[in-house]
Amino acid sequence: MNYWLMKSEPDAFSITDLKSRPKRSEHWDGVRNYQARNFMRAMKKGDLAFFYHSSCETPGVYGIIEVARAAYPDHTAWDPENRHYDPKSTPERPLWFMVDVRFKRELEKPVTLTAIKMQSSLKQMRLVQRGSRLSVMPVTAKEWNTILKLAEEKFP
DNA sequence: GCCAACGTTGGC
DNA sequence: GCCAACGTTGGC
Repeated sequence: MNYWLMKSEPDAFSITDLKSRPKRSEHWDGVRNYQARNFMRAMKKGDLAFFYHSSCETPGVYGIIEVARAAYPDHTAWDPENRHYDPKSTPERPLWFMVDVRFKRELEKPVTLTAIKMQSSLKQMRLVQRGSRLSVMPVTAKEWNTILKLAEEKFP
């Protein structure tokens, strides 16, 4: 089992949005970065991921989601009306992929980016590496546990 | 809104 | 293959 972190702008799609979906699941479309795509293709059903809210007032980890379906072609790339349309991708030769994710739980207390940066044992986290902008990235088991522990602490 | 950092594009 | 120009991400 592997751990991941997936970013989304909560104005567009938040953990609460996912929670309120009919089956509490949704496809994670729109990834148009090769490295992020490759990470998604490495995901296995049952893997867990942090749901990270980006480009918002308080960026951070807000919840936990599960990979419900392994990577398959992202059909939004074929739709000229879609914001993430990419004519290089076709049904015959899909270039972009997505996974399905399912809501697991919200963190009672989100682990903010600030808190992550303050934690010296998380210095190596990809999320806080200089210039790291990937929307999908792996998380080590140690990092995963550290963040979960931070979420349970009463005071930051 | 600003800007650093990075990825992509396209001319040569 | 090089690299300048441009676009995007995302924190602040």
